Amino acid sequence: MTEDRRLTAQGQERKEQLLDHAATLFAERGYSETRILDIVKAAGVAKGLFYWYFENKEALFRELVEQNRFRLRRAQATAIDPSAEPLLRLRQGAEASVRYMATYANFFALLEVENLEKTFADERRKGTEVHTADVSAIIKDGVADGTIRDEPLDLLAYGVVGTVGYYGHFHRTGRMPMPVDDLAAFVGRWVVCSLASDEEIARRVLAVHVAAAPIPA
Amino acid sequence: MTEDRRLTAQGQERKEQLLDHAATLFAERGYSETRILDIVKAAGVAKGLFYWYFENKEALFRELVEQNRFRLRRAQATAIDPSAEPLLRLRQGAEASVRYMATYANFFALLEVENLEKTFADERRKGTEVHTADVSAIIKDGVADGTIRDEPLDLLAYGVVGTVGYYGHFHRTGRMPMPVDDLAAFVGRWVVCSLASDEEIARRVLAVHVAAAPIPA
DNA sequence: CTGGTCCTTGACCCACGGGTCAGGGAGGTG
DNA sequence: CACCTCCCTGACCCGTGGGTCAAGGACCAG
Repeated sequence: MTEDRRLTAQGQERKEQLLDHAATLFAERGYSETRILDIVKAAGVAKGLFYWYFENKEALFRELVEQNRFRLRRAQATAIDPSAEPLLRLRQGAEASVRYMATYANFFALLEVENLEKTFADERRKGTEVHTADVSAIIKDGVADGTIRDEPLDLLAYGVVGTVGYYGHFHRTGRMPMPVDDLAAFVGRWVVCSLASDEEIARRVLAVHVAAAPIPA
Repeated sequence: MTEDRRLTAQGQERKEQLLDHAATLFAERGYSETRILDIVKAAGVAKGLFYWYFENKEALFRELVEQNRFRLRRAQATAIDPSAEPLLRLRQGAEASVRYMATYANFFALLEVENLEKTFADERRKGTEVHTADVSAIIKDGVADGTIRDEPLDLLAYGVVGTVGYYGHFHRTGRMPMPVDDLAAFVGRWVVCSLASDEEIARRVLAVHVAAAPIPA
């Protein structure tokens, strides 16, 4: 598979199967511990077929990552009420992210894998930067209207992105035996407390009830 | 190398050399991308010698990780003033951790690598748990005397550990072009704001000047 | 000088897993 | 029916890199 292939419906489906099985295996035993043979066996096809759909294992991995990031961003967008105040929007986004990450834990276990292969570093960075930029824009509004602590913009943004990321990580690795919604709510509170410029504002934002938006497929 | 060897001073030194070069290479190109041959070449010795000191690559990796964790814990301990109030101790610990992680960035890039190999997962977990337990004990004091928000203990603890880790990560991967001390100070503020039960307490703790303790070798 | 432990070498072995390929079926279109 | 594209197979090739080993040097104690 050098150039783009024209896939029939059957082909598309087969490709998805391979992606899914690969994701599961990666999550189970790690990227470099997963053989192409394992993937095709899991999907019940012959090894040669893998190369019909992907150039190699790395290419498959990249597709998986991209697919995943796209979905997360969409989940965030639908969870955020654009007319709410900045801090509340951040809370909504953070809670949605935690829920999403729990739902697609496999994919995110995968993202952590990226760190290993230095080849993937740039791409990963780009992904995080998109997310950080989203957050940063909201924070900017909050700093402007005085509801968010006056600190360097990107430091705060990384803080939010990081918080969501590591709680997702800890939950995913089984260190938080609690319902996802509880965790999401906690992370929302944490973010609000970290950013609010005073407790009055924090209390106001926390008083709002945030509905758990369904995770889109 | 099956059992423990008795090493002469020369042997000890050679082993350290191998560990150091391995750490550098791992950080540069990742764990599974680093060949044993690369390591011995970097150290200027023959391949067979590797197996005199280590059972295999994984064993070397484990030693590296352990060494590193031990040092971090010591750095934290020396930075914390045992007579200070809980929230301040946490701030001191967090700042020391950030500074330590920046100093030994190579080692920590390495720790992230661990995620990949599922074999390492348990060990990593154990390490994080030690750190979390340390933090947790301090937080408990703070919740008891009312200076820290009343939330589940371990959730708060993971929050602190995670925050330090993420900022360390972002700094290490070059996304924060600023002096380490500034970053450390920011993280200290972030942690305090996240945990303090009200702004009065936060202000009090933030008013204290925290000296940048030297990083022990 | 002798014997012993510790250290070092580099050629060698070989399993493993990536990537290839010739060939064959399946299904639609003229 | 013929024909073409898409899909699928599994044996095969081969580089890579982990791990071994027989042999030898360095250094010290007795």
